[in-house]
Amino acid sequence: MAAMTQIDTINALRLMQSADELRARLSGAFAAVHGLSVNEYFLLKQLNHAPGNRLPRVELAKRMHVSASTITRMVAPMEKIGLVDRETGARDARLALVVLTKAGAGKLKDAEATFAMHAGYIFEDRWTQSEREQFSELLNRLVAGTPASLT
Amino acid sequence: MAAMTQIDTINALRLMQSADELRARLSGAFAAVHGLSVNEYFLLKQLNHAPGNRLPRVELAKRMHVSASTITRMVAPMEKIGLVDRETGARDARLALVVLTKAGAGKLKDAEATFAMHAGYIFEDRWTQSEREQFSELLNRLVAGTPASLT
DNA sequence: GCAGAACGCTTGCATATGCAAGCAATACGC
DNA sequence: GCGTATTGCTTGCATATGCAAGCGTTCTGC
Repeated sequence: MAAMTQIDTINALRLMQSADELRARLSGAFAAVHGLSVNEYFLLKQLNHAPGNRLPRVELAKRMHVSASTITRMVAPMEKIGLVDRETGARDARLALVVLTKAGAGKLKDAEATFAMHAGYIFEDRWTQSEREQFSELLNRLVAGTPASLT
Repeated sequence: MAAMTQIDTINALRLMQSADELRARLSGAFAAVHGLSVNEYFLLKQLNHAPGNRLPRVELAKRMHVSASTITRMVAPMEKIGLVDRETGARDARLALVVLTKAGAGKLKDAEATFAMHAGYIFEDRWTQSEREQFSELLNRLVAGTPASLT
């Protein structure tokens, strides 16, 4: 048990450090190439993954681990440049759905290519194909079932 | 090759989402129990891991993937409450070393327990011991050799 | 049905962070 | 050695984000 705690601690550390490094790389690339922040990319991706390409703000907040006010403020400029639209909930007038537009889907597609490229850089020459699959399976158990999961 | 890019993309996504979730959990726990932010915890941990328990600000910035000004502003209150000290570089007067104090080391030790606890929660009942070791080995190849690595 | 609780969204304020400019110290080219 | 470039740190300004309060809508207990 003590041994498991020890390795869990190391794994959690390495997990966070790897993610931090990847985020730092992506941050620069997205800003330069697409004028997007990493969080804006994830927001578009959540919408694209959702049924009907739309989600209430509160649901976006939960999935992205940010506050509702952050969503309000992130969405405003994205709406202004046409990446998303606003739509009032049909059954519940409290809901202000964020809807992915054609333009937003196009921007997302471009950004996916950048993401894939940098993901490739990170893992390149470090793992075999079989190890990549092991890693995928292990991580899947951490994120599967959560509403935030994009895969 | 296309298949490898595909799985790399999925792995990068899951990596970032797992880390985000862990960070969100830790953020609340550290704030409530120790009055620390996650980044302050990592700063203390970097100092503790460094030879002589001290590092120049610029080195902390690189390892933590933040700007130098962020380090300046993070360190100020930590110095005020005695977690760290300031020391001018002996051979290079430009350097303003951040030094871990006894109090800082004590606080870090408390925080490590909280970290370990939540790391345990995250992985609990999801992976076998052997899978934990595989995961550790795979992640190690991502972070090993980087100055930021704490393990 | 109605009153109060709960929910979804927005906004004011406080904090956190990056970038660029500025300052002091060191390194480099000659 | 000297002048210039580089480096390390700090600070002003702009942006990003969380929390709490406020407002409108829906749900719940009765």
